[in-house]
Amino acid sequence: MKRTRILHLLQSDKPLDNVIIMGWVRTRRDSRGFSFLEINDGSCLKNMQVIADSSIADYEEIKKITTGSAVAITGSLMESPGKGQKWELKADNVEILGIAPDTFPLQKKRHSDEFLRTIAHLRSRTNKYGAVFRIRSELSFAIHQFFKDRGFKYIHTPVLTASDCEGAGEMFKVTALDMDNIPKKDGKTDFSLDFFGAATNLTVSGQLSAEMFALALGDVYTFGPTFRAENSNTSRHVAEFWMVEPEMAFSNLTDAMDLSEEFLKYLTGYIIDACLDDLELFAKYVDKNLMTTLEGLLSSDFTRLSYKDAVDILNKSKQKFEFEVDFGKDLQSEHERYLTERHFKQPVIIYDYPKNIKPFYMRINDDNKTVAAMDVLVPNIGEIIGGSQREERLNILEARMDEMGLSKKDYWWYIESRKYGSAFHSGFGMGFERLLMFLTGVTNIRDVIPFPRTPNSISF
RNA sequence: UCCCCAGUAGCUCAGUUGGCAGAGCAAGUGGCUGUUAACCACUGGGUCCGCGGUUCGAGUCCGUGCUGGGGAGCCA
Repeated sequence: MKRTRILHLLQSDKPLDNVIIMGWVRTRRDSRGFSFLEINDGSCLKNMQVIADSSIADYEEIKKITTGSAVAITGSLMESPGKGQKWELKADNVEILGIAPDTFPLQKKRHSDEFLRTIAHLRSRTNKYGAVFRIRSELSFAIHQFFKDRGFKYIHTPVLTASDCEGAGEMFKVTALDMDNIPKKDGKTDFSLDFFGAATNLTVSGQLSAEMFALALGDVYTFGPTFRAENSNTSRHVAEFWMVEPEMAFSNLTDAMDLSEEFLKYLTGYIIDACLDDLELFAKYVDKNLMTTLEGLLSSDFTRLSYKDAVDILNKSKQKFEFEVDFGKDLQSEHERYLTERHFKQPVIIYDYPKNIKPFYMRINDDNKTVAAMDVLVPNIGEIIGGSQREERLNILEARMDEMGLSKKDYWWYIESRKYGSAFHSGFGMGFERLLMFLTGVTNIRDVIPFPRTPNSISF
């Protein structure tokens, strides 16, 4: 007999005989003569209440069942005479699949997120983390749905790359060399003897590859893991994270801003529809303002303003900042959060940043001082999306690379895309975990990724 | 990497001026005829993060290391 998921049973509109559920015991409550078991199988937030009467076989064994144990229960789905649940399962048979000894670290009480991080292999069995990872799964699907509906093609860009300066952060080195016996040439590691015959790293972005495919398939996106070896110790950074990067041919900066706004609204609306039960947990226990924030995003037109106007607003704000606001310097976290959380109180898109603080591939504006870049800022998180129109003019791109000291030889293939049939195009990158933080109100990025990788931490 | 804070029972934490190691929850045992993180009673449970120092005496003070958290930078 096949198990029925608890999600399915709780949606039943009539009693059912002879069903079987399999899951993990959250708690057991006994009275003389019977026991209540709360079973969770991960299919939804809610538990199935099971009532086991002392008349059933092996009742003495049932009284030994502990929190965390895996069980299979056969019985009848009946309307519950008690308060708090519509349905309960009256057990005919209870089989212990795997007992959890009293060393099981999850208790029938709230644990701190810090403690749960030390048992990341078990924390997904809690209500909160179960909810996080169900939402994470739905959100992944929603991303594909959004792009598929709009004719975008999904591109699997490589994780291994030979380019050593894609412009974003320190990179993890990948090698097949014997680390105890590294071949040297002129005092340096001789990568010509390594697997690829060249120094190799984990990717920090799929963008440059995605651009090649945008200039072939039109509208494309990537969605995959990304790696940064930065020694960042904050609640917003991990060394391995997932990023979504759409790239559109025949598209300018305004098109990219339009898409980013439509994208965030679609995903937020999707999760509110598809994950309401799980979201309610976060609205109740994690962030009391969560639904207001999410509905605020859905109902507002994102404020769009140039970097210059943003600097003006900050200067006129009379707000004391730790770092001064100065045209030509990048905005600090405190500045971004002031704009989105206090001044506008809604998502904000800032565009046309000074070219000296942005990477080589962003398109130079006619003023020759700024680039067609944009950042989307949301309350509680700050920057969630960064993007730009790409520099499609060969001579200007090459001059910019020279100016910034980049090797045109290493990027020969990227440059060739501007030599043959170049076309204006744009795109952006969105941190998948940062969106999950926004949608759930979870304040530490380590709590929205199954097994977080951070400096000095690679357990699990 | 920098600044700040913390580390005491399985978990969350208290521990006064340097003077016998504590509570709640969890666990174990027993009780209870419909419970909702059930309830009631009893019981067991400690490398006070490690190392060094000051002191008659250190959980407490000093130095140092490690781990965790908050903030900053970098960014998504």
